[in-house]
Amino acid sequence: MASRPVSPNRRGDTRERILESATILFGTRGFDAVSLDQIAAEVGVAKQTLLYWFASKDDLVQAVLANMAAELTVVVEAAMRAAPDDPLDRLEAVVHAVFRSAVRRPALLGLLRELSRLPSGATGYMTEHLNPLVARAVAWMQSEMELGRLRQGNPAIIVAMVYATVTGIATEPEALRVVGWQQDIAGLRNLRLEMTRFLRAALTPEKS
Amino acid sequence: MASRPVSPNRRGDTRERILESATILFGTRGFDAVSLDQIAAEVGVAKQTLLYWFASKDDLVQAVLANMAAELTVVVEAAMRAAPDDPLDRLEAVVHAVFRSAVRRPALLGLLRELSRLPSGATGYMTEHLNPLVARAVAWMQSEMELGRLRQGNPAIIVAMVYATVTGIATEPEALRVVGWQQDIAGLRNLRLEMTRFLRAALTPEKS
DNA sequence: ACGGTTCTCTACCAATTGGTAGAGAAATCT
DNA sequence: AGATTTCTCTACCAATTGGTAGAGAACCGT
Repeated sequence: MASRPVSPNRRGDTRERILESATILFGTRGFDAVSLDQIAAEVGVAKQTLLYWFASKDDLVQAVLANMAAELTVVVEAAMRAAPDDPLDRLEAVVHAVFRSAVRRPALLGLLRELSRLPSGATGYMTEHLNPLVARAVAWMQSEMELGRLRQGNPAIIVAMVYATVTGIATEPEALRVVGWQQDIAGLRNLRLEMTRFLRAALTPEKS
Repeated sequence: MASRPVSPNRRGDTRERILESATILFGTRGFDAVSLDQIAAEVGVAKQTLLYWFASKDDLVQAVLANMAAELTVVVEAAMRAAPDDPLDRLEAVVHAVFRSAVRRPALLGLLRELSRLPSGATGYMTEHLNPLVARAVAWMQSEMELGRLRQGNPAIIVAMVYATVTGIATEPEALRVVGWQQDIAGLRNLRLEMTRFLRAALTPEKS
């Protein structure tokens, strides 16, 4: 259609639009399934423009991942800071924040799951990026367990389990539709409440 | 290397070997990321042999999915039948069985997650295949909730949540490695125990 | 021994893949 | 105004994609 932009784009605008489209496409369909041509078409730009901003597809993938890691870190840390002291309330606040982000941009958590399909080199880079966040989460959970404010258990595995639950629910609307869930505002609210109760029950300390 | 089999394959053998390799490759890397050539090379056969047994790549994908659905159904139903009456014990037995299957063939649950990347036509076929299993799980959970033997909640969403937790943990060793988990026999056992405790805590009825 | 079926092969095809070469606008600097 | 940098384009490339055509082994019942 409008193969030629009426007015030239401002500085940096194109790069961000490419990143945004690539994030969505990669996150929903997977890295290998999305071609540069598709991304270029989506952005409304020639393929070479992509390759001007990112030296190769791998470069683009890396940039998208770094972007996602940064965004996720900001969301989690902001929610963590603003949350109340009680660990269950705090966890709920963080899950709520992540969940809201995921609803707004489903591709975010989808990208995270794509990591396991990447050649190990790239994952190494990413884990390095996300490690601080993860390490802090594990340490926090461990200390709360020691205080008896969370159910006892292996904090690392439990962090992974919470992650798996939230990510799985947020990235697999198919699975939810199979059980008859409706993807509307009421359904989303219901889902969030149910997930919160599920995690609360899973992590509430056992009465001794 | 051994480009020509020493002795001709017996009837049906090739087809199964193709299915097996395709299951593993599709499940671990995704449908779009795996080419027919790769599968053929893995099986040790020419590409046309694949296309003799399966009319097209889509056909192969469908066959792999149907195979997986059948296998999963057998595992779940066998575990369900052999399990004790108490719902938490029963859930543990099913999760245990699925988990063991998933450890043996990580691609199984990976395939399930791949469904969300498929054009909606194929997913429709699959949900139809898996629907009986899912519907029974939801109905069972609902009746147990009404008996007060499971924590109250939306049974459909909770089934999805249990699924998300188990699938996420089983298909994302990366996530576990990030939190410092070791993938050995002791680690696996630990993981299974921790997951069981997590789900038990999440589903135990609240003392009223 | 023979004709047909089953099974796998080599050889090829058009379309798509990630990527290169290089030209031409627009904006910015001097 | 002229030069340079920034940005996007068209045109092309070798490699890989899913898929077709058709030949040739091995087995079958007769």
